[in-house]
Amino acid sequence: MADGTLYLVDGSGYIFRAFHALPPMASLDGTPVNAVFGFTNMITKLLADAGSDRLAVIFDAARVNFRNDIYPDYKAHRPPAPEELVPQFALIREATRALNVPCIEMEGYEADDLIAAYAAAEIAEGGKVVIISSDKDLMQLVRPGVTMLDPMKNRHIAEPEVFEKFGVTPDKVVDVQALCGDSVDNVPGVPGIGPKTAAELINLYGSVENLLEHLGEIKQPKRRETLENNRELALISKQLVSLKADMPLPAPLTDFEKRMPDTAVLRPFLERMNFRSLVGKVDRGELGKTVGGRPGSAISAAGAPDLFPAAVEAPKVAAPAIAQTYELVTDLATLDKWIAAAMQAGVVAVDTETTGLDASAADLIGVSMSVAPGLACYIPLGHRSQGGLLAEAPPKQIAMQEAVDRLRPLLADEGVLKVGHNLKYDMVILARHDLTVAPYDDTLLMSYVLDGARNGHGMDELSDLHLGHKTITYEEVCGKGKTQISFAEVPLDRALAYAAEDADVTLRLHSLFKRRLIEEKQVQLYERTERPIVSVVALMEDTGIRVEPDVLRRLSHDFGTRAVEMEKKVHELAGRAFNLGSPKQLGELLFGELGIKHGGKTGKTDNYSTASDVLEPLAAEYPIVRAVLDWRQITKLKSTYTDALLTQINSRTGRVHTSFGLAGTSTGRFSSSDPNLQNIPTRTEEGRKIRSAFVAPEGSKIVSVDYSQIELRLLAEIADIAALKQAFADGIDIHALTASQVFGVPLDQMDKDTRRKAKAINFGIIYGMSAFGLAANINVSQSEASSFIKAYFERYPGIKAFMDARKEEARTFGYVETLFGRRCFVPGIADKNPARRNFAERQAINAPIQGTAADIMKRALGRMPQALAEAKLNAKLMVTVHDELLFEVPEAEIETTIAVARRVMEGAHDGKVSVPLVAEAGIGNSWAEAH
DNA sequence: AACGTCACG
DNA sequence: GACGTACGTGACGTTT
Repeated sequence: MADGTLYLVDGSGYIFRAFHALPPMASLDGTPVNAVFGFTNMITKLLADAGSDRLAVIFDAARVNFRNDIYPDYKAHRPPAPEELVPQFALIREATRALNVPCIEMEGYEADDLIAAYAAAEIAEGGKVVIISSDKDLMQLVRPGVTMLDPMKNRHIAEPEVFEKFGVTPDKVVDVQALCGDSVDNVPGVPGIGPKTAAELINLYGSVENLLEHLGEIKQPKRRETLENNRELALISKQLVSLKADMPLPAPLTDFEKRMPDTAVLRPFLERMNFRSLVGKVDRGELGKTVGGRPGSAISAAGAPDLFPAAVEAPKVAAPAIAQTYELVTDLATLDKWIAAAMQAGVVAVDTETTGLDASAADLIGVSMSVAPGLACYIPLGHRSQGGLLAEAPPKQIAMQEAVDRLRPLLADEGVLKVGHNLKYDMVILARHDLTVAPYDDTLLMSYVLDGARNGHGMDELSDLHLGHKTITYEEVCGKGKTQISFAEVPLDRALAYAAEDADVTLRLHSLFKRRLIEEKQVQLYERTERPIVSVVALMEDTGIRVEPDVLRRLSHDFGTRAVEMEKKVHELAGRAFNLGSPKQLGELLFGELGIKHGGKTGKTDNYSTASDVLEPLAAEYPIVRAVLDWRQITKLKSTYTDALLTQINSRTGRVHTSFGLAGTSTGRFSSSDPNLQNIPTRTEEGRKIRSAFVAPEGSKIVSVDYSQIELRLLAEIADIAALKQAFADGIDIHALTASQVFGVPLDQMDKDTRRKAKAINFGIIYGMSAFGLAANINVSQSEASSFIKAYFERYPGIKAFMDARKEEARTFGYVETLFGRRCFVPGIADKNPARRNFAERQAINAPIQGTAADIMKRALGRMPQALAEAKLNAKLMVTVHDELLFEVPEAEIETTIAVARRVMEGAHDGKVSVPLVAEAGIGNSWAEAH
């Protein structure tokens, strides 16, 4: 059968070596690709080499395999792959497919095992094998007909080279390795026996087993004793290092005939990777061929039957209507087929269906997956029978646990990119089934990075907008209002149509957005700032924060009785009863009946304004106004906080789980809802009592770490104001400095009120203030405010230049950019209406500052879990409030946690900010104490 | 659903 | 000189 040498490439081994050996390189979008380049180059040479007739690349399918069953710590000390390497795992598989080379991997086996199996099969056929690898673990395979080739040094490895390395012939390599162990793979070996001694012993006794039988003959007493005491370890080690060649071959040897890559597939890939020399080769006809070699053929070579021959070519046809091939998965064989298809595709869109919108309370009902455009499946897992009392039998579906166990390796496979739309939600759901998702892309965040506030990012909207396809809506499937049913009650055919379509659309959007991110130079922002936070925030939401219901109940009661008293008092002072909660009635009473001079009317309804900034100046003179404001404060606290939070405590966890909005704001900030934990009171004494209900469990404390004046620091940086930058570098009180500059008061004679006004000016600058606004804020005349602003601009002329530049930027591009390249769209910047235009201009001034602060917080957040894990800390992230992170920390770890958190936060700008960023920490039993 | 108000950074 | 008056959020109660 064999008609020439078989080349087996150790893809997994190669990628690590190439990564460390080659200088950094980047693709068009900035993704590191040095290992991908080395790989592509090497395969290219093999394809050109007339001596190689058959070729396959073999990868590790997952980290955990049968060796972990024998010895749980196997490869346990492996550090996580470097950040620059991670994206290259998927790309190297993409490269293999683009090169039209069979790509082999198999769940539960390492690449080395598969190589051993194929080498054995080929030798049995009488053929010859060259293993492209320098991995010493593969040297045991060297024998007549099997050699190795070190791809980096271009050095052949045959029996003499193996003997040089191990001091034994290849057939005894496993015995030597078993004795001396391997610190890299965490193979224990026998303590105190190194490579030299091991070789000596094995050359004497032939094998580990024979050595153990003849321990009595060992002369050195110490050596004899350790061998005696570590018999088991030696035998286990031998099992660990012995390659397992007896699995069924995922693809027959005959599939490995060398084929030339299709230039229509290869060239775009090389272009994207920015491998110009190779593109040149293609163009000169030295690489690939333009006809035949259909791109999907690698899929069939990888072992599974060619599942969907038509669909693989579907994307080439630009049909406006979406062809849909959707399959319901109700048995394990079909599920396995789809999992295999996902593995081979290297990218799969995933979507979960649940009982509700609140991820912390919803249950999993089903999972949909899409592996190619138009090709998707739905796996029902928690569907119930229909028809209420006269229920039929529940529909046939795979048992939850079985499906979950099948999906686990796929979702965790580092070579398969999982794509979701709002994956944070799915991650929270899946986490409760012990499922982790990595690596991943999120089309919600891709869309957000690309289009910000220009459009919404719901899937229905995006499908219509970008694909011209109207999706089935949730309402169409489940109904709405009172008659709405749970997804668990949806008939399976309807569920399939809806759920599979969601996965399908997600995958299509993904390829579209991926291209746009590259073209619009937003890849860095997406990959470094946005994408990493998805799993972190999912974990935060899942963690939640403990809230003490008794504290809230006490406060609710207290606020309630006081509100009743205050309302009574207001009614007495008014001389009649009315609805105090109605601004309309209140305004008519105060400014109509009682004749108090009013501050102004509200915008649309032409009512008197009763807002607190209108009422506050009147409170000293009119007791009723004071009473109204007091009542307002107390009822606000009760209805919005103490009452509402009580209903939000999750009965399963006893904690409150907010939902963070990752793609809603115009500046890049998060939002928080259901409940909003970003506006828990802190400014007043009464309000702060609510924070005392947020507590840490016994043995832990709440730690709050927040950025000190980050927006002012970023203003100094972005507007490049030397004096302000210097002040921050020197640690000078920035508000006092502004006071001395604007009001001429020397720093050492600063009084509190002057400083307070200066602080308002500093904040006003960030918001693009007017003299009117400043005057209202610090209670001075408009002309005084005007002169303060004038003085400020004279002292810091760069500020004015910065503001003008941002307005100009917004007019030219329609958006302003943060330091990290986030685009904040500013609608209305060219509006004819000056009010709307002025508003847009203020947004243009504020957005780069607020947005850059948000970028920095996101980067800190994205790195925090790993930083904590590396320091072996158990602190849990719970909440982020724009410039603050809240942790729950075991008491013994508080100091170290604070040090790590501060280091990560202060360094999150990655050198992009020259002004020092400072993070400060507070500790307490409750959020009130920690803040 | 829109509005006014008010809690936070 | 017009226009309205400090940026970004979410939740509640009232009114339409």
